Amino acid sequence: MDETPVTLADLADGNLRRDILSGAFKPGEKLSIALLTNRYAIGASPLREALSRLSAEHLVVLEGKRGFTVAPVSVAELDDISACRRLIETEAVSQAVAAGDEAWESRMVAAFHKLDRAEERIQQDTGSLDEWEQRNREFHEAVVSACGSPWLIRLQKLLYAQHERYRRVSLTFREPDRDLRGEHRAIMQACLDRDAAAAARLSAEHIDRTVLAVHAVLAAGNVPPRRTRSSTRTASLPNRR
Amino acid sequence: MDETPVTLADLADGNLRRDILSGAFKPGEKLSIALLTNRYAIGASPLREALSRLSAEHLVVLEGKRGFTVAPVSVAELDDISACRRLIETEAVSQAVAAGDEAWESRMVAAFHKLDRAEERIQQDTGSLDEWEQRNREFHEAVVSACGSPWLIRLQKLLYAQHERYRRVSLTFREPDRDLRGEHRAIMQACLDRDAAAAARLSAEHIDRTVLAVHAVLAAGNVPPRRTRSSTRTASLPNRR
DNA sequence: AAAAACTTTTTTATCGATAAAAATTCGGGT
DNA sequence: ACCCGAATTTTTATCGATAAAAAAGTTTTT
Repeated sequence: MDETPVTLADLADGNLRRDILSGAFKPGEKLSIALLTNRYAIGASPLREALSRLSAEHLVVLEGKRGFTVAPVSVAELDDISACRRLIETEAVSQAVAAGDEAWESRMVAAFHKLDRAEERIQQDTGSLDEWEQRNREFHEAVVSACGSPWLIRLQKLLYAQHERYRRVSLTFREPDRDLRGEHRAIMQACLDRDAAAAARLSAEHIDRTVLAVHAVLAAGNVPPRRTRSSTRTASLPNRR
Repeated sequence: MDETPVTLADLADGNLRRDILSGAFKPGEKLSIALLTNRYAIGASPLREALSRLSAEHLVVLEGKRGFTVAPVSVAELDDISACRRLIETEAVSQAVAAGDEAWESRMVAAFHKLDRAEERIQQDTGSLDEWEQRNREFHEAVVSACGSPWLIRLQKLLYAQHERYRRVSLTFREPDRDLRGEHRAIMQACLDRDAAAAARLSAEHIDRTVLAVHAVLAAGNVPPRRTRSSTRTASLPNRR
């Protein structure tokens, strides 16, 4: 019934989003239209449109007559985003627990299962990180999906994306001493038990643990260069052609 | 020295934002590129870019190959937005009270004064509503400005804009039995007294009162006759196909 | 007269070209 | 050698044109 007309700008949006979140484009990096056009084989107009959307989501920044750049990262902003995500997501989880029906439960269980399998494969070094990231996102979206508030969901997605970027910028490896599977399972279980307080608390702790891990990596010297006026040397490798 | 290069897309953004928030463009109304180009005397490309940004903020919606429309309104979404704004703004106010310095206090006092004067003029029927709206926005932004969290501020702006649109769509007249000046003064006073709990509570109540008022208007029949701006189609009905 | 199929009109999405602005290079003067 | 400023290159922002899709209108068929 409902067609899905996909436009070139949508494609560009998807590509850019993926490459920014995955860290293929580094924070602060210049996003030159000319380069992007032959990287994606998409014209300048759709690209500009996609970049405009992303700039409203603060994944890229658009400066006056100076073009687009990937939004910079900083420890301070990591803390800021994390605090906001905690605020939004604990509220959303609580409401979801209160309002969720059976369909929600099964969505959650299904998403958890797929994520759990990906975790498994990662631990055996036979899985892709991209896949894990996608399923992790889907799990967290499933959990809050029953909160009944489109805006909470929208904000959750927004902040999750920002958070994911930080995670992937710094976490190319896995932390060995962390039981992610257990954390996810616990969140789901609290939801199934309809224990809103526990679900919210576990979610908050889950976020906090991630923040600590990323924090450690960021603080340990490997801080990407902060954007300053015109000092944006392309220290990264767009690696095209 | 930071220059401020203003681009045509920025101009279009500003114009569109103003006209959507003020209700000159009605919810659900089609935003045809051709019409907009000679309304603002701005080319199609900058317009498209501005509309893309606004669609990321959910002030306009972009459907597949069907063009842009002003985002629709509904009572359900009003409640949703209001709840989110309450969540964000109470948190931001609390943090601002905890972290605000003297400069913050004076920003707030100054903004309150300007708003209060506008209130005064409105009550005497010698003031413009646009001016009042701007100063109201500036006051609320001043209150949260010291919260120390750029993302909380960003979210506050986002939700405030949505809320403003609802207010202006339905509130062409003033509610006589409401002491807005007193409410604003009370919020500011609680902030100056460094009473975070009271400031948060008063802000929440402030939002809730607004919601009730808008709710009443929205529920009692549809959108009241706004200023004549080539009202093309039915504005408030969720029209499909 | 209603439905279906075709045609015309309108409008969107996109491209290619271009003017303007910023970054870069280059060259003389101190 | 170094700094300042003019000329050059690069890149951005924008326009005008165009192909394609949707909407509106028209005709034909039942």
